[in-house]
Amino acid sequence: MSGTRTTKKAGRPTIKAVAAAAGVSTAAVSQAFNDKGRLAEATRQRILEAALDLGWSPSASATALRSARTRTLALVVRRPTDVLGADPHFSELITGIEGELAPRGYGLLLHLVADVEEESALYERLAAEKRVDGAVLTDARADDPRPALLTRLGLPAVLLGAPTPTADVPVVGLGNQGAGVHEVVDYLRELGHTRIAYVAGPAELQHTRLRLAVFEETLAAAGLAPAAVRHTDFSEAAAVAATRELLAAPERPTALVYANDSMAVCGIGTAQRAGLRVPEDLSVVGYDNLPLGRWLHPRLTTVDQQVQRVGAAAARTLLARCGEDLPAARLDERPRLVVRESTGPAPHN
Amino acid sequence: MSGTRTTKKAGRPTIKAVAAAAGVSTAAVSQAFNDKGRLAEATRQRILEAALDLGWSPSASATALRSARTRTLALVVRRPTDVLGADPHFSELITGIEGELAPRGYGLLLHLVADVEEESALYERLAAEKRVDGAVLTDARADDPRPALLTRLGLPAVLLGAPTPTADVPVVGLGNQGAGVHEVVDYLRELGHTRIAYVAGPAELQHTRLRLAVFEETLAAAGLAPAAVRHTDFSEAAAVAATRELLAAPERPTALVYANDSMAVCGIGTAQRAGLRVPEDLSVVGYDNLPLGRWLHPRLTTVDQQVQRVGAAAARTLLARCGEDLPAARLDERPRLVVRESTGPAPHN
DNA sequence: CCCCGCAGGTATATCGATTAACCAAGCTGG
DNA sequence: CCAGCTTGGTTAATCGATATACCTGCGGGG
Repeated sequence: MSGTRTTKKAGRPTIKAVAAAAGVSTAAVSQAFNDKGRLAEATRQRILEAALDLGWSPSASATALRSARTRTLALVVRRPTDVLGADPHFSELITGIEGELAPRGYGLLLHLVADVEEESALYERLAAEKRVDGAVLTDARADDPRPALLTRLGLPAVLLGAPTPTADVPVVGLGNQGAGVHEVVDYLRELGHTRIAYVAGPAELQHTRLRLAVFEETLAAAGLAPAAVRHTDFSEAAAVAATRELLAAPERPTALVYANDSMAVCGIGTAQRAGLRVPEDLSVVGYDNLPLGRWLHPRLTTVDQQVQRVGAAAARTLLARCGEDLPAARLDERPRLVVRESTGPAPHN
Repeated sequence: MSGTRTTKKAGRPTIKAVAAAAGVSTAAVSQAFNDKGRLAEATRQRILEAALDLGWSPSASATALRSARTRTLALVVRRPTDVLGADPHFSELITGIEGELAPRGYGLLLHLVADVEEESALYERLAAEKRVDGAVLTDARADDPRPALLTRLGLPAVLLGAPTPTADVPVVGLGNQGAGVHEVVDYLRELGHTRIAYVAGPAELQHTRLRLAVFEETLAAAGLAPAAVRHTDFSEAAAVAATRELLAAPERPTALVYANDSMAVCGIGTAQRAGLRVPEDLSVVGYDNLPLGRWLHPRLTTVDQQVQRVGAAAARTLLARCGEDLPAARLDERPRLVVRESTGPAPHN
């Protein structure tokens, strides 16, 4: 019974296997991997080699248990019935985030939820189970309950949106979205447009309010008023309905500004279907600069807000809050207007 | 020093806190949560209540360490330079997967990689660190190295693609993609088209070959040959270039079939830009049924392969392989043709 | 010559949950 | 009247990695 117990377990190697292979204790292996303690250089090398050819890396769960850090961040995406607004935006965002996480060995835990209640319940669970070190909050709302919730849960977070007084959590990027809208309005004015309408997102979203305010202010500064404003839920149906209404008005707008590219595409289709030429009879502007916009006919004029960069900045900020030390990201780029073919001089009445 | 040590730790409650609150041992708490052991009903209730108002859930890392199961699956997305093909497809897929994971308390770890080497290295790391219980492999390739790799790593996996002889891992869905292409060709034939061209994806992708084969066979069965076939990397640029070439041919095709909707949209734009009317002069068919296709002008005729359902089926299969017991998903739906406005009778020469 | 200090490690408790083994009453049947 | 079963729990070992405290030679200064 006390014989040689070389019984190989089925699973992957553990720190013990590496220690045995290198002829040291498990503590030494740990020290070799974390550059702590005092090990002779030769020993360290021997250990690293042993680990390498056993294909060993420290178990994530064991390390997480011991250190109370999971090296995982959460991204929760609210996915409404209709995906029109959210999708491409999130792909870009995720790309930006992942670009910062991957090189540091962090993972991104992605969840989809239907509504805010579900989202809150999810954060409660993630915090209780200690499944993640932090979370990226998207789509800042007016009176957003999430920062307070996450603070109460003790879960580090960043919020994508414009800075507000009640900064429970750091806010990243999207700060000067107004700038994009401002440029759009100025550009349309230069083209001679005076009847400009805005197809906005849901009123409860922070950026909706922000951009709308800038839209109205910029027009006001030019002595104009919006031809009309329609709120939507970012759905295709709402975009089409809003467009139809706007085009049916007695004093038809000559330019339509949309809160995102997807809706703008719907808008162009709707206008064309109604027999209008874009941009000869109607100018259309989107927001987001989706790749697709470049290949439509006409190509979509839009605002590039570089979501990917915002995602990267958010990730860095969050990582910093999670104890990683890295140079803080400055996000100085402003959204910029991308003029293409869907906009042109205002038609002569 | 031996006084009352009621020192509350800063962090979230542990199983000890719950045990203390309920006046039992930690073992009892565990049993109450897992319906094991033999506890009096009253005790069980008392424990659950205590846990509830302390807001306690078992720590994911501790449970993972003990049980060697993380309740997390990996999805690795290869994101080439240009996102045209991949994006919306993956959003749908993720939605389908998440729909199965969420109710079972599983999480989805999302990673983006640049190429196959990076992808393989990532699987090695995920396996070594025991960070996930399994992985969903997308974009089956000819001679795909990943199934063998994952098998070697002992990581359960499912592959999205068509069944092949070397089934190292189970294969889910997308099996009868050919069916969609078959319908497309038949439909175009009925409209009188005889010069039909195909804009395919990268040749190394399994579904590219599969669909292309069906395309050619179906045409052959009707006594026809493809007007032309172009391979692309799913990028916008390649789609546009391929379209231009095809339209410049001496015997111009009257119908263009694309391997995905994004390319089809580029195709329509390119054709219109070349002065062709869609569908009067040229019929265009996509593949995927993206939401956007419905709102273009003209609305895109396409093939709906219900990626979301495939994602759900993949998740169920993978969960089953990870030890969850759930009824196996039957995936009986075939891709179906969605006829809209981008296709019409062949023009008279 | 003896003790100090340091280089180079090792032994062990710990993170939080689970579980196999065990134990104390209470009851029953022979 | 007590062996033996059942009920309702508890104790302690364990998962894998890490950190603290500790140990063991060996060289050198006093």
